[in-house]
Amino acid sequence: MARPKSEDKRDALMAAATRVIAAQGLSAPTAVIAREAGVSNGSLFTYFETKADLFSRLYLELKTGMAAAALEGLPAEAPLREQFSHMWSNWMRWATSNPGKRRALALLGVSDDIAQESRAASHQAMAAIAGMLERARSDGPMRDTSMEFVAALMNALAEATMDFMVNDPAHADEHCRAGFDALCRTLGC
Amino acid sequence: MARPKSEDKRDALMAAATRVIAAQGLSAPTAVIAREAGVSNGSLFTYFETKADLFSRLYLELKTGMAAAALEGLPAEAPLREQFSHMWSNWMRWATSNPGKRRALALLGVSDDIAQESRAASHQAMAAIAGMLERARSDGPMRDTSMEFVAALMNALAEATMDFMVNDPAHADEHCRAGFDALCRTLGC
Amino acid sequence: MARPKSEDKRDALMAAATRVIAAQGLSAPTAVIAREAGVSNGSLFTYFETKADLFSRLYLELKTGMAAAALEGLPAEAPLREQFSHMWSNWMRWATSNPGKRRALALLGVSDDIAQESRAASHQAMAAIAGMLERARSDGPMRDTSMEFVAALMNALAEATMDFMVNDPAHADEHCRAGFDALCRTLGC
Amino acid sequence: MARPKSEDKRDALMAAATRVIAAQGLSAPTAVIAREAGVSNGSLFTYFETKADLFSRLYLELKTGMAAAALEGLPAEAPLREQFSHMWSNWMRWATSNPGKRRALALLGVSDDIAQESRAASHQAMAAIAGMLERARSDGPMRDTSMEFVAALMNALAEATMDFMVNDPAHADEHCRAGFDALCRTLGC
DNA sequence: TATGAATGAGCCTTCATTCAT
DNA sequence: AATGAATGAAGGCTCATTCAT
Repeated sequence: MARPKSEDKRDALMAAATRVIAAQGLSAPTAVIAREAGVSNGSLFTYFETKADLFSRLYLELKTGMAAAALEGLPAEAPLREQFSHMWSNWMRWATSNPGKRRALALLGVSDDIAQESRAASHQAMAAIAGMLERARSDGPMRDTSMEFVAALMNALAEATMDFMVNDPAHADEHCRAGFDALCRTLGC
Repeated sequence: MARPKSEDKRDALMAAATRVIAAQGLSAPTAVIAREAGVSNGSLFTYFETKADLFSRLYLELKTGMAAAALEGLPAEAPLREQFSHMWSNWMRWATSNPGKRRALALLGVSDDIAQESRAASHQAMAAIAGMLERARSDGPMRDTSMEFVAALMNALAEATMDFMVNDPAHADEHCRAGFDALCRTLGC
Repeated sequence: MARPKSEDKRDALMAAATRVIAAQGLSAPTAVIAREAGVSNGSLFTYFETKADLFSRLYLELKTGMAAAALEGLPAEAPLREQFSHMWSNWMRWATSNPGKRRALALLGVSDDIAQESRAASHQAMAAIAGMLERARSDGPMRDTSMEFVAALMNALAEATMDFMVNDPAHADEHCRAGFDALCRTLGC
Repeated sequence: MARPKSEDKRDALMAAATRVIAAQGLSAPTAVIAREAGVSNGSLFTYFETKADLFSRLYLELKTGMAAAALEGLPAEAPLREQFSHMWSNWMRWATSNPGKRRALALLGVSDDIAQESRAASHQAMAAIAGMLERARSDGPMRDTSMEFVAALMNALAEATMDFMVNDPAHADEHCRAGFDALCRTLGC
């Protein structure tokens, strides 16, 4: 029944793509990604139809992984602010522990050839976080502002905070806290 | 001692690059930029040594222009909060009036081949704004946080706000105000 | 001593190759031919050593089939001209009923990778027709011209006639007759 | 005013393509054609937009050249049969003197990517020959058959004759005459 | 200085064939 | 024998940059 498509190889390609994109940007040759994954260049195309397909799926996987990391061990019974704090810590830890994934994700996010499908699915991956945010928003100074906009503001603050944590690791904790405080002031929580 | 190269053509190339980058991304061929500028492809390289050089200088020019727009007509004697509000309005107006410049600037900002020099100079262009911010920061809840970080947070909020103003022009004013309010809450002004 | 490989699959591959070549030309991928035959791409190579081998054998089979169709029900006792007429009708009917086979055969005929062996054998398949032709030639105005050349002329007229019958089916019968008359005038029969 | 596009190079590419196609078929790499023309592979694409474009133009040029050769020095005042004989001789001489062009033309003729435009123009190139043929047809046994079909028959006979002249040069003259006689019998001239 | 042709490295993708299962 | 994943050599075309005019 022939060799089945190897989940390992697929994962290796995804991981290689993450590393290579982080290092070389979106113009990274598929051949380099394949080599980095220990696979022939032709094989890349048995796992992904096109380079854009690989990128779309990678985008979704990275985003999903990020969201999952942020939600890990969330204290569901605790007060909202504490939940937020926990999520924020997780999120920032993921970013600092996975700078390559973060950089790749940022580049992929502005790429033209991420399938609309993947973008949509990535929003779903963030749904739980959005839920928490919604509870905070509806009760504070942004109650008249659309959820999407509030989510975008949170994202923006998070990204800026990550940048500083990564680039100035000595003060990572301070930046993490300062970013969170800014978020709370923004939301009024 | 007139300079030998035509200032006009240089400007045309810059403007063309802005438009083409906004439309096609950073991988836009130099030949297309040249054609859009009404100039031969070869000539592009008498005005800019390399594609990266063109991009670096364009980045700086766009950033400088943006900063200038934000500061235009600033009421130097008014209270800080009013100055901030004025600056924010200018800034957002620039973004909505020049979506192409904004998009090009965003793409250039994440490009690998912007010269360090240009990045540094672009910070200088923002110095006046940073000054205003500094006055607000040193007096509020972020007084123990580094200026750079605070600036990054402001930038992040501004970018997110611009996105929503551009993509949802019907509610541009609301988004503009909501973004500003968020910033003030963040800064405590 | 049954042969291990399935005759059915071999035939399916031949038939699929005919269809695919007719539709896509000689550069049709072996994978497409295999899929069209309902067989895995790897299996194609257990039935045919190489793509060229498949094409060579297909060429011979198509040519043989064409010759057999032309000779079907030949009235062996009738006068030569009548036999010719019968053969010509058969031949033209085969062509119009099997346009795919004809197109594939034409493409294969000009291909570089038909084995010399297959070309030779295909002449044998045409031997009976050549025999009829020889009887006509040796008695008419082309008696001093080589058989091969006369055969080539007949073929040329036949192909041209088929083209018109296929492309202008409304006048197929007229074209068929006109082609035959031209042949007779050429041969003097 | 920059180096102008060189007519020489264009011609060299056409000639190289003719040779390479004759030798390797339509799948000849553009890189080989360029090298054979003494030009970089990139340059090929400044003279021809795509490989198909090169092929289309080459097809037309070869066909036009062939027609011109056939009509060279035609005795306009002589009787029709003599004109035909002259044209036939010219045509056959062109074929035997330019076997590469002939082979390339034959391959291009069955290619999928000859522009419809080129095919149409090639018919125009043959118009004068078609005119002669028309005069013969309307007066003989094929008067009730369409011009297109008669032209196709003539072509078919000519191609078959050329094949034999090229492959059996020792008897080229005999084949040439026999082919012409066959044509005359077909047309009744 | 302006032009645009010339160059050739580089990239994505395809495909015949092989081989592990 | 059957399957289909694995391989890697090609190939058409693009593009930043150079250079002849």
